[in-house]
Amino acid sequence: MSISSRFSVAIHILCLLAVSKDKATNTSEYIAASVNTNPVVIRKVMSMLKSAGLVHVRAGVAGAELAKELPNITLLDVYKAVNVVAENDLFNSHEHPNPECIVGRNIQQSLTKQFSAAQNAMEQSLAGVTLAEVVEDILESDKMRSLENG
Amino acid sequence: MSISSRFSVAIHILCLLAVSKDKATNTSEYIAASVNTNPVVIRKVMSMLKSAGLVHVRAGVAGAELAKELPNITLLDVYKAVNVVAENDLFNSHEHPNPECIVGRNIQQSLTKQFSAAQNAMEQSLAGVTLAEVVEDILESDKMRSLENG
DNA sequence: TTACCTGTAATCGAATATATTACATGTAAT
DNA sequence: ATTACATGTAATATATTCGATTACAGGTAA
Repeated sequence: MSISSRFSVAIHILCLLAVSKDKATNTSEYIAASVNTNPVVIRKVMSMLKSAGLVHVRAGVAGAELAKELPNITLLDVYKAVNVVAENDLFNSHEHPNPECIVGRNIQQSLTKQFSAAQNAMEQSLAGVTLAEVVEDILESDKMRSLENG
Repeated sequence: MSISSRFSVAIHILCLLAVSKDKATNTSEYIAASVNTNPVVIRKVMSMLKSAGLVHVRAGVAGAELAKELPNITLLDVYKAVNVVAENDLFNSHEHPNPECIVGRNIQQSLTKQFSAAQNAMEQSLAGVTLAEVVEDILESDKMRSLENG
């Protein structure tokens, strides 16, 4: 299976907070309408983003806002905030291979090493992208769209 | 969720074929005992490895053997053979964001780009490792184990 | 023909993801 | 203080997926 869409939802939320700057209108319901999901899903993700120090939200008061500047938030920050993949857990190894077999009793060590390296490569790719770039992409993409449609 | 253990099982199988060279003993039942799973799981994975040209197996005849030399099989080859992650499908994006919203109608394009880059980074990491290295790790690891236990 | 293997479809139970309901709690304005 | 409305969160429902398993068809060699 693939990595939970909670990650893409979180990115969406943060981009929306950056673009739609009127704090009070950014309620979970408003954001849910943009993402196309249930407001509770938004609140849950928002809660994780808050714990990670990426947004400011207060119980009872409408809206949320970014806690950092866009260039200072990487996709890796968001990924870790929403906890979609635990450490060394992108790849699932089969459990309890046979210790009577030379392969069985030694393979996990090697697999762990290689899987960890691969997961790290993926995460470092995310670390190289900031939300500023994603928002730029979005604005640029919309500009193109406008031109195409006259 | 994480990537199916079918991948680690496939690596286990191939290493076992390399180490246990008596072809006739490498039945699905024997391999299953080393991996600690059901023989049908082994046959299914073996079938995928066969389709990818990594092993030779024949219906009705006991055993299997490698179709290539260890240094010529990368972890990426195995990963693709067992089809654990489809192209551009490591990350799951939320579907149908609101086209009325500037973020909603443009974010998928950017997400696809970044997710694809991250997935590619992970896969290229796997491409840099061959089964020869994994088997070396296993043999080396077992040697250490022997020394420790006198 | 027998014994034993691989190939594969079908099914089961456990685990997980997302959506949703329900409600407790917090805040600000009147 | 009360009202209106927001967030916080537990609990549940439904759909999907994974690995294990059963059952059986088909192949091969002695």
